[in-house]
Amino acid sequence: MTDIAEVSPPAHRPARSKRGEASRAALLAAAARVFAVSGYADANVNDIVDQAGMSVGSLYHHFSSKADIYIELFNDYQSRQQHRSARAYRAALAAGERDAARLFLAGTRAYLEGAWQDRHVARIFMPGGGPPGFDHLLRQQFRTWVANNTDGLGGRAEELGPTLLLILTAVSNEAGRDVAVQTSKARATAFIDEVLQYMSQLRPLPERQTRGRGPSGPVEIA
Amino acid sequence: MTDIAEVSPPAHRPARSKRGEASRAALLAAAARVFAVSGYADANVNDIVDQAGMSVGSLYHHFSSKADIYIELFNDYQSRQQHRSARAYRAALAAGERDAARLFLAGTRAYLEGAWQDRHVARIFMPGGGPPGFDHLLRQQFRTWVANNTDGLGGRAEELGPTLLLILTAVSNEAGRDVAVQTSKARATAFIDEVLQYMSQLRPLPERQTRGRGPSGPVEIA
DNA sequence: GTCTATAGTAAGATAGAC
DNA sequence: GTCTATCTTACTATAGAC
Repeated sequence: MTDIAEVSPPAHRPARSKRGEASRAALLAAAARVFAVSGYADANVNDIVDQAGMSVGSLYHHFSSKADIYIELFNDYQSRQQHRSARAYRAALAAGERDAARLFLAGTRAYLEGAWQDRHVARIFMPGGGPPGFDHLLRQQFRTWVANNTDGLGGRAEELGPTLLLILTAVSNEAGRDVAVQTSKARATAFIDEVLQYMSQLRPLPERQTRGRGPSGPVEIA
Repeated sequence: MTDIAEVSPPAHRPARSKRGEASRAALLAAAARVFAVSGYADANVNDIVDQAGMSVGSLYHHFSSKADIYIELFNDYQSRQQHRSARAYRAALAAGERDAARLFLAGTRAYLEGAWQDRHVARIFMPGGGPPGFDHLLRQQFRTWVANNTDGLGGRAEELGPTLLLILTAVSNEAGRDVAVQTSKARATAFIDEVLQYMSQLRPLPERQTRGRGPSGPVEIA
């Protein structure tokens, strides 16, 4: 079983021929379909190459392993999500929004709406659905996303404290998962609104408070 | 690849000999060690039987598949966790606590402290670490746990609303994961305290509120 | 009923011709 | 770049001793 750690890094995109590029794309598309119906573990490479109308050898010419294809699909998706969030964050900033908590929510909304738009591919990456070690990678990526989404240039995320960061990450991640399996855009939107309202209830704890209720007045996230 | 759906149900514990029981226990213990270091997918049955000082055939006499062993370990752990939570819930009730939110938190605290006590085995069940389909099972089990922990007899969980239930589930699950990898009991306890405080910030939304901030006054969870 | 030794099978990965 | 044939690994199943 190929492990995530053994999968080649982002790869500085070696020059590829037109035909090669087309084959590669066909394989990725076929893999996305197969992973979607079977899940990673039960998907087999023969199904993928059959659907792509190609051969195993060709697949292993373009990718180093089954896990590699999966990671490639994930990186594409994650990259789109990062861009969507960052764009929304900058748009809110340009519109005059300065409240850090609301900026965060703007980015999160874009993320969750993106999960709906890309729901067919997003469903593939649900936790437990990837190769060994993938969940850890997903977790790290998500942490990075939350950090970026906390401040356009990253850096103020630490002010949230690691525990709140963890919680926001967990909620965003789980919500993204659930968005992708909603049955209509209306439902997805309503769900997203609700989740964002809950997230807005979460405020950093005052320093060294070890007992008792949270603060009664609003405190900004960052 | 054996799928979760194909794994035998809880099994009404057929009578077993002393020797058989010992073998079974040795295999389970060995499996726990192997799963802990390799993860489910990378663990192989030969490592398990080697560590148990037994043979493959013996393993398949006691268990129907590699997945079956994993599920068995999980059921043991989950069962202990359920009992710990329920006990804490009842203890708080007996102590006169009537606030549903604080009863929930009492059960959750017991769950998280249990995750610390059983951390070596708990680490095995982190999402992504199980057989295909396991994550879905874990999710369902967790939902059941939250529901049970919301009311000793189950039933009032629905009042929280599905979205808050989802969020509390996600946070409990992720927190349990993180508790199990803390490096000292002090850190684990501090982390648990902090998580519970954040959870206590979450309150059900007023009906049909689709915009704006959450309620300013405290509203009980159930 | 329990265990050892061995064979079967499925699927990811590779070699080398074209 | 692509393909066919082959290899390897590891889960699973079974025959037969005790």
